Amino acid sequence: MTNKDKTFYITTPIYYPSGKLHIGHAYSTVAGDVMARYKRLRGYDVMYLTGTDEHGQKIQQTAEEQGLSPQEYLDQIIGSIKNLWKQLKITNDDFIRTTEERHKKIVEKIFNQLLEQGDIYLDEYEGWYCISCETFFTEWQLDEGKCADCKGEVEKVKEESYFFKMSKYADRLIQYYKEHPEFIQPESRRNEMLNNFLKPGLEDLAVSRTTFDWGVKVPGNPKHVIYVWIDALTNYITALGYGTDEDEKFQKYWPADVHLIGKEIVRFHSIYWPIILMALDLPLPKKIFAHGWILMKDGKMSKSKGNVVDPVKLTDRYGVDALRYYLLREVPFGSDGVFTPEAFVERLNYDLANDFGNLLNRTVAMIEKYFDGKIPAYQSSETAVDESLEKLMQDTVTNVEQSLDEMEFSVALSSIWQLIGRTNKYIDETEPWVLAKDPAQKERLGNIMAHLVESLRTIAIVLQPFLTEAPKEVFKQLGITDEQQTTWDSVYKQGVVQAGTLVEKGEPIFPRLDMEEEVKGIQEMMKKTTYKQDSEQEDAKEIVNFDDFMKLDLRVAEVTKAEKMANADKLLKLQVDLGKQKRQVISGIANDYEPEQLIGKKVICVTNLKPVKLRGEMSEGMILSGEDPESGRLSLATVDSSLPNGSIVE
RNA sequence: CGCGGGGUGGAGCAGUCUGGUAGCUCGUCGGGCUCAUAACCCGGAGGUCGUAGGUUCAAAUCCUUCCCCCGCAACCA
Repeated sequence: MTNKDKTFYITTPIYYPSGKLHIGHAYSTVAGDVMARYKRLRGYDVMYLTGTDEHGQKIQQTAEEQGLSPQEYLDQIIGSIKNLWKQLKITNDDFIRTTEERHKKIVEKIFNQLLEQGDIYLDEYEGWYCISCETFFTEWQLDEGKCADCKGEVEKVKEESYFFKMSKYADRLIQYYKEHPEFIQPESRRNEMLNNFLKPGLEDLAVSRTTFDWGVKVPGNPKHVIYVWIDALTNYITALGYGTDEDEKFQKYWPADVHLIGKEIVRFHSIYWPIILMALDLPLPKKIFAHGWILMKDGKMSKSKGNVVDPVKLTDRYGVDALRYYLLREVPFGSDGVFTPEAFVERLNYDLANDFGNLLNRTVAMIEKYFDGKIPAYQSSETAVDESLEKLMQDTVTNVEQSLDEMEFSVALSSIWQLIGRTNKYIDETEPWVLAKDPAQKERLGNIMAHLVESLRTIAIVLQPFLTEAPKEVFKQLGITDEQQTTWDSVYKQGVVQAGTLVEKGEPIFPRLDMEEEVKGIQEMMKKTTYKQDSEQEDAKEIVNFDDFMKLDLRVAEVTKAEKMANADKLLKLQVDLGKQKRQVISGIANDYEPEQLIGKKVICVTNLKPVKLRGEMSEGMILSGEDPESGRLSLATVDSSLPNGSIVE
């Protein structure tokens, strides 16, 4: 089965460590790990790569806020990331950091090469800037020489930048898409790219920045930093030693078999990256697979909503297998899924504890009770029931193989659980406890036990890519010590466990949990994560002195008119009465207030803010409101008792 | 007409590409069993497959209309 030429190179995105990693990062990495483990079991020479993208403005800022140098900040947070992967039993073969010498050196080299061959050129980012909208426009985006949004005046600005000639390769890329329909998965992503970006035509890509300096400097022009596109994407080849004298790994593993990514970075991986590779005259990766997001019940994870799930805490309490199982079982890979504490605990109880764990437990218990712990002899196809179980074992293996080859993790798992269910049913159908009362049936009873062992062995083997602890525990309790009996290849043969092998009953591998208690616990966990981060961040707001505060001119204002704005979902156009004068204020509260209900309301207005244009309308002030951290719902600040319009607020 | 995803028994989902008895998990009702982690097994009830039309011998599935939800984008002075 093994073949020296069979290699498999799989990558995760390199993560951006400007904050702690959450369950979404864990999702990508666990999925990659399952694939990597599976391919290893199938005899492939696997290279599984993950890492971190450590440059850029945000890192620089975060480090500064914490009073650290970027490198100091990074070194500490990278430790926690590596620990997370260790805890989740991720079997990555390498971990690349873009601040490493091996990476930076080659990034420079690649940049140079592209520059020399004319794919990258230095130019000026010439565009038009609308001050009130704070937006750049290219020539053609302008609306008759005016800002496309507010129709206001724009000014010409120039900024120096290096550009990559994307357009030069666009046709080749479209062609490649056509010739390789499997290139981007799921297919809807491929269409998205084609319709939104490739068909309208690619613009040249700005690949350097002068606005920050934490990054790889452009060789010979240190004012410029190489921007994320070339810096980050190339990790997939720099980690293999591309461009060095020691590029055996590159020779061996490139092109990658799969780049596993989240759906938010499809564009970079399916357009920019292939084009960079084309320019370097390198083969393109075989497949780019974009999975969905793990969402929370109330939408995307966010600190302010109090719904951030920390994979470390979850694993600490429930074990690696529980989290790995949940992530891949609950959601079809490629779609978005929802994390709820209820579903998590249910999966644990029903699938892992009741069905799987209990199956092992009852099997071992019976062998101890009826056969003094010695596994009896196996004989195939003694009855029709045996036969149907035997067949399902084989079918399950085939199904799992097919599903995993398509990266349909949830399908693979549900197929395994079908076998678990069938095996539980087999026990009911054969009624071992009845046979046990009749000494004449001893042999039949033995064969049933042997079938149970065989089924559990099969289950444990095919679960190995997914679960890291449970399969070992199954083998241990079944007394299987011969590693030949736990390999993937051994699963095609049945009855390989020698008669007489001693089982060893242990603790239940997945103890049943108290639903209510655990759900509460997880919710608590999520809140705590939030609380900590909030206090860190909110307290970090700078202290202002009294004089600064007094610079604000806050007044009581009465809303006299309110209407929705035509081309903006969130904005309301308000007329407010400030006593001596009236003003127009644009306010982003349309989601939470109907125009009618505002009329006559006394609100607090900042009157000496610099006026700006929003969506084409002047706004001469700001209405104060508070935001609910849970729902994001806004609530206006009003005055308690009636005050004349224009009263000063302090 | 900015882009995309989705609407299938009470809940959550699969099935849609490649039309042909509507499936899974949970819940619910009833039954069985005692080897086991109050677990396991069986059966029942419960569905106009968002809406309206079309193609077809046949539509959850293909085509068109409309309605509703959810992301992204824009916007938040």
